[in-house]
Amino acid sequence: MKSKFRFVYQQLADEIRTSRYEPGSLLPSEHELTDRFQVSRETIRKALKLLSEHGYIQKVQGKGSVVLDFARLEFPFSGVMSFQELNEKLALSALTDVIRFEQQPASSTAATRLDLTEGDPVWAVERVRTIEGERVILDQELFSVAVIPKLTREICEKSIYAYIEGTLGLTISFAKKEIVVEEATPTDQAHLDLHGATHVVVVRSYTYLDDATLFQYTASRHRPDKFRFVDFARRVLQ
Amino acid sequence: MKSKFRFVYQQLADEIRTSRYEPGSLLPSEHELTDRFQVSRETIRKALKLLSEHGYIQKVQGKGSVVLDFARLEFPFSGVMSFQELNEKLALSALTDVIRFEQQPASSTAATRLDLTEGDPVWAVERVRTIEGERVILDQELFSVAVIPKLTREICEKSIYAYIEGTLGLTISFAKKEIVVEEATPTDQAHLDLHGATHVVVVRSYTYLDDATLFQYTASRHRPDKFRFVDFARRVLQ
DNA sequence: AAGTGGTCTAGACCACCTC
DNA sequence: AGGTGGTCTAGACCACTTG
Repeated sequence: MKSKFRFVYQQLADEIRTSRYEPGSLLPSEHELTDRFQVSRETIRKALKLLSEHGYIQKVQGKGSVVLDFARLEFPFSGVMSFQELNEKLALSALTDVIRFEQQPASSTAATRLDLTEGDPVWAVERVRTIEGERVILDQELFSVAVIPKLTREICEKSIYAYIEGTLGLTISFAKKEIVVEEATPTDQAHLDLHGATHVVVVRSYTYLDDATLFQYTASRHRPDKFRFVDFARRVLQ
Repeated sequence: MKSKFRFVYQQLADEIRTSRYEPGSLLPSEHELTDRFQVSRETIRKALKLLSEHGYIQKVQGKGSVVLDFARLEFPFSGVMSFQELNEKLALSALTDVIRFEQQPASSTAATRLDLTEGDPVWAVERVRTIEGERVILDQELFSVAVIPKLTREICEKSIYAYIEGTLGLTISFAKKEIVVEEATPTDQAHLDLHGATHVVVVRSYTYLDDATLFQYTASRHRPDKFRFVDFARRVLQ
């Protein structure tokens, strides 16, 4: 564990997940936690801030930190989760089929999406995800060659994220996503088991690295009945 | 403005929005901002944390705070936004039609959803949202009478959120949401202009107050082509 | 009045990036 | 080496809730 506040966060998160604190009850006060973990109050507060951002608790001034019902939604916080990670989490039997893999100069739309100049080299990848025997997701992805100089079909068959974070030592940091429903294209119909569905759910995402570099654009096309998105949203006051 | 760090946040956010800082460039260092705003470094850091959580900047250790491309997605952060707020933002001509309004004892499913005991009184409200002449959203809502003792049809026609936050003086704090696609029900078909759409996008949300009280459950049923959801997601490391 | 969280400070040391 | 952000501390005062 790197930092003290992350340790405290982990500890308390585990205790909440394993129901050592009842939903609706209060966590020990910041002062008590200071005693228990032998760290300063600001450090405890950083841990509690994380817990609250991830939907474990809600802080109420003058009262304390209320433990939330963690089970109400399965994944109480949304994140930048790769297909692989999602699979491990759900323990599903999944397969990835690479149906397109090439390097090419960026078209004008591709350049816009990756914040590049037209003609800059990009990787164009299309992958079909088969879950429990059915082809349900079509991922159409663009990667900047400037960020990922080398890429192989084999890497695409496993996990590009694992390659980027493991082998290349880069850190994926955040993503901006948009979710809409669109008519199924002939490509969708060719590569997905749509079972008569006329539309697909499209998740477009722009993924950024640690150093704020935009390196990936993805359109993830889901069969509607196999799509589910969970979000934990704090109110934003302007 | 209440606090110093919120003031600094507002100031910098405004300057980023009005392009006083180029996307990709660096914000002044924390030390320089300390000088400029005459506050401590921790206060500056709280403001920068907010900016980063809202998608304005990305902090890079050893380098600085990189200004992000704010325009890439229209609403770079998701929040708990009411229908009214969304309308004002989009300046759409919208109408609300209350098709159901009653107080009743909670059924067992209603009780589960609002974390109440079966038989506890709840408000059951159904509202149809008409945007630009078309009925595109059906909201099915449950409110706890314990939290909202008085409610009228008139309030439902305007904005329940405005009533709760304005008249009742309560503060809406956060929501847990789930998005799925479901077959259109006869109710959907009766009240929405589906134009042949066979499915609807369903956003289920549990809304909480400031004091961690769960007070609202909503199933918001959207005509697919009029649905759009934008999310800004930081990577969650476990 | 006592306890809780919310804000703010000044100073320290560390890890990382760039020159 | 110097600048940047990341972490941590001890102490202070304020605002809110509860008895």
